[in-house]
Amino acid sequence: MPLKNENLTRNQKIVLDLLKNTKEPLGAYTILTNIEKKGIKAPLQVYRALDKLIESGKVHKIESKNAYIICKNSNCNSLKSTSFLICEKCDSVSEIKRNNLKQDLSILSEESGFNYANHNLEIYGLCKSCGD
Amino acid sequence: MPLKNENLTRNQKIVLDLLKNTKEPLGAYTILTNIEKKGIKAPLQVYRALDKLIESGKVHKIESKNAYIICKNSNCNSLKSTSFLICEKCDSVSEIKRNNLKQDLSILSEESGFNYANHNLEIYGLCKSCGD
DNA sequence: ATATTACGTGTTATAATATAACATTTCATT
DNA sequence: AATGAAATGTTATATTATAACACGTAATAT
Repeated sequence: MPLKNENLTRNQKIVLDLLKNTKEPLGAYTILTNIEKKGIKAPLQVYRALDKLIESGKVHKIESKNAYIICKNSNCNSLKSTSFLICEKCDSVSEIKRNNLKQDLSILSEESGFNYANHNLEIYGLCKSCGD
Repeated sequence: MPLKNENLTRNQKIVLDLLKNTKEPLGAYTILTNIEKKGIKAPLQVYRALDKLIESGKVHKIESKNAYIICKNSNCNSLKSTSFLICEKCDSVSEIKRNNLKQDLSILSEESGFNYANHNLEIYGLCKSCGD
């Protein structure tokens, strides 16, 4: 049951607001540094807010970077799954939106007798701007 | 230039031997604990061995678990890319071997004007044994 | 053969990422 | 107002990973 924005708590809003205004993924301690002026003092406050935002699909974690980014898909169909294109040159990240990706990966899994639940896909390369 | 086994150094062999005999992915500090009796005393010795083993494709890192596992594909075509099926029940991990996966992901990337280089794919679910 | 170069090692310290534990506060709902 | 569920504030600590530097070893190029 994805939360609506109105249901966000103070700390969650602060963290989400910061991520809204940032293109690159941010580490938890970078987030902390950037919101200390708003009264957030401890890492745990950041991690707790991130946990909730991730649960509700508003934020995703990029595992290979230990960094967090806002979800731009208004109706992100995958709360637990993530699919990213990560530019190795400019560090920009975009989400793959193709909605049959989960299905494709599910089929791929079945080929090995594996029952798909969710996934993390992190593709590295050059984005449109950097790849020219 | 993938190293042959004969070229491995003492510490690399010790780490690789441990991973050879382990089904589940192991964290660096778990590895350390298990090879202290062989004279390895510091985390850095483990991380340095892992770095080299990863470079040569003998070991992969599972990013979402901060854990390391041996590569069973004798001719692992992807040194920098990884594709795993991870069982949420028994923690077993198997590599996806389908050799056109890189190509499929490359095509998928191109759809967004993104120039594919490599990827991490971590699929969670239930393995054959656990899924029944 | 020996000076050089490159790489691996051992060691200590520290950085970066993340969670445990517990007392307190907020806030919606009885 | 009383209750209960969840968020907060705070301190401490766990977990994962790297920096820095001195030393050793082995291949090789002059």
